Amino acid sequence: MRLSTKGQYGVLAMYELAKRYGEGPVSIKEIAESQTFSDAYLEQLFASLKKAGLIRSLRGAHGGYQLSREPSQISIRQIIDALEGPIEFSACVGGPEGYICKKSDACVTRELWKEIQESINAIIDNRSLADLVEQGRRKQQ
Amino acid sequence: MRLSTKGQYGVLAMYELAKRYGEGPVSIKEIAESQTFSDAYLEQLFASLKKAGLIRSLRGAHGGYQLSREPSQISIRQIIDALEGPIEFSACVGGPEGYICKKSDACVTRELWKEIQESINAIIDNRSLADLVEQGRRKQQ
DNA sequence: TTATTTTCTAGTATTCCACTTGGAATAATT
DNA sequence: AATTATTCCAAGTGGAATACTAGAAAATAA
Repeated sequence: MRLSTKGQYGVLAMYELAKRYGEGPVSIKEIAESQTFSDAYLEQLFASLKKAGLIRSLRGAHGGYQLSREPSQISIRQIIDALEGPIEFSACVGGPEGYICKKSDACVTRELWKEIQESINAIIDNRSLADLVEQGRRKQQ
Repeated sequence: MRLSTKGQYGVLAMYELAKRYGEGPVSIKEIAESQTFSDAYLEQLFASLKKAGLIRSLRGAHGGYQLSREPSQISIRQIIDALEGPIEFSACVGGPEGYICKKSDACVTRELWKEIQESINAIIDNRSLADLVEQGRRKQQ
């Protein structure tokens, strides 16, 4: 029960892009180095992020990636959804009614899982890359 | 990013035991039938739950399982922890410092994941099997 | 033209999930 | 004593997902 590396790496990579927002394109290599993970793997994550419209790319020498809008306009939710698909704490909540709990009396756990999912969403909906950048600055001082 | 069937089935199975609390041992077969999932698989879940001290067993004919204490004294958290190990939204939070985010400036995502995890725990710590049973009764009426 | 970058496609080793199988031990019933 | 119902135990398994790697093609700047 945990976020995969896609989500974890992805948010960190986007944070690095946010820190450099407005400074032109940044190469995958630079991002991968600043967080020490594989650039070939990161490339795949960026493909998903681009498809979701969160980043833009420039090919060729001096090319790279950059956020497609201001850090404050990109939420953690959007990043995770792009990389992992929407978080579903239980198949019950996202899937069809009665998917797992067939004979149970109108599934007593369904609402519980739903409540958890909503509490997660409430947090990641209201947290933007700008918040992370600001937090990073505070930490460095 | 979701609870495995272990957690989902496990909570449902414990709910069935809670409904029958005080009525003597209940067999795996009966529980599995009331929720329509494999009894051989459920057996494994019960082994973990027993090891965690949440249920007691009686072998032989007319044997079975029962909760080892009142439904109100068993939280959803305890059940999930027994079956899946403690929930960790990210390896960052449970694992050693800097596990993933090595070069990052004191990892800005760490606190975010921690916050999410704590909000999940807050919910499942404060929900007991008794709550589920009561909720089930309300639904049936 | 060369170096640097994204882009695309495919492959792969490992781990995890959701079970299944088969049998031994234990206890109640007949 | 035999039968039946149950837990207990250990191992195996097929498929999917994870976390990558490899290699080559296309685009662009210098």
